[in-house]
Amino acid sequence: MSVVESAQGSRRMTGESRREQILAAALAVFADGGYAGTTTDQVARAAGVSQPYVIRLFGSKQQLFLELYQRVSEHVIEVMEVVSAGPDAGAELGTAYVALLADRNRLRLLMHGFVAGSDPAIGALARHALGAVFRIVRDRTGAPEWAARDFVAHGVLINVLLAAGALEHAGEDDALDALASCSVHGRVPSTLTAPTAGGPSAPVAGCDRLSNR
Amino acid sequence: MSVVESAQGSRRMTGESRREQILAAALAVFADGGYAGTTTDQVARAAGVSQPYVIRLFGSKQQLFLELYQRVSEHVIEVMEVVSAGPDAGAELGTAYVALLADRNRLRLLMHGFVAGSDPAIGALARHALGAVFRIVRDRTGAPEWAARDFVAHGVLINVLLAAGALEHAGEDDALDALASCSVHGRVPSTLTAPTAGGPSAPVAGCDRLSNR
DNA sequence: CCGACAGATTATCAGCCGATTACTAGCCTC
DNA sequence: GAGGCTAGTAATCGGCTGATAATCTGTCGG
Repeated sequence: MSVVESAQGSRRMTGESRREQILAAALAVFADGGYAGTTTDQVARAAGVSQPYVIRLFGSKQQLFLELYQRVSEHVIEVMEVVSAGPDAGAELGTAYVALLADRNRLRLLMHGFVAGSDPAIGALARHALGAVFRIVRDRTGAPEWAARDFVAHGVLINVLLAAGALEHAGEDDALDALASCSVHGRVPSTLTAPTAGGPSAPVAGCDRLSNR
Repeated sequence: MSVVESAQGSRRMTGESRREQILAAALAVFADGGYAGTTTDQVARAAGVSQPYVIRLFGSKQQLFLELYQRVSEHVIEVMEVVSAGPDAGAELGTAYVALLADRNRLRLLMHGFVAGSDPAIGALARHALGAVFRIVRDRTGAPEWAARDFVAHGVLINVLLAAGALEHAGEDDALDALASCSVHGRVPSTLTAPTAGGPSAPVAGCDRLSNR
């Protein structure tokens, strides 16, 4: 569970690499739990440092979260931004999103930001990220807005399924399984589709459209 | 902000109606803030009662939230369930969802449950609700699963926009405005689309498909 | 009038959480 | 090898939060 392990035994590390380590640990714990539901001590333990040191390095819990959230959303935006406009842009954006699925925590953290819209600072970052993704999809594909919207909607649905734990809890609800299978079919690495046991992950017929038509 | 007002001045009320009052207040405060980000005292103040009484009536904060969440998700499911199967089912489900949009707090609360998938009790309820909605859409319309998925994805996107506050913060991000306008165009009462000031809520061209094709 | 029960509050607690302070210890330079 | 800077921790604190206990009060049957 700890992010430390393979790092330097335990001794002095440069402040910069500690920051990275703590941010990595924070991504994991904030991805479960969200902002309000996570303590700085959880972050510290996951990173293998003391709780006051987390505060020392980032100033406050909120600043830590905001820096993390900014990094994550920027990463997502950059991954999609490199796609060049053209007739294949839709497919390439789909591929880019699939690449993002390799690290579920990033997308789960994004979702936490979306529903934290009531918090001014977090909400502003989240809205910006959502808008940026839509703009990229719309501009790169040159498709009508409803098509870009459908692309984003599909991505958001997958994010929600990730956040809700639909994949981890496969086999508990037939309809949810069908929705999850239909949504992520062929888009998530197999290690993610069947994480615990080999559930009823049989692909559903008529459910394999890619990105936008 | 208080839910009391038009209720009995302040004096003794039947326990049952107090429960309803508290649940109504809890819906409002949990819709902002989510589960972890909301205190029982906030609920109590919004309901106009003392904090210990909230605990007394519901046992614990978690039980209060779970009862509220169950009610809300059941309401959503019931609203969609009454649609009868047939060729118009898609349009009627769209209308049913629009009716749900009249009370944003319910949908915002639902979203909080989705991202709280790490909490076992809340996550189970949320996953069940999501699965149930998909099943209803799929069975009532008789459409292929990808079409039902698209319907759910569209609804989820609108829920995310609501949760992120995209409508309240219209005018701050062009792309987000376009996405919101394109997604909720004609689906949200005008009082909701332009809540504060008359932002750039001009309808976007080519963006008015209803439900599923 | 009077018990008695249900509605509701005040007072209070134990635990947690974010943050501050003061301190220790490694590493680099001269 | 001393000075000093930076990495890091232990100790601690004030405030908040969920929950409990004790108490008060309105209302209703008899």
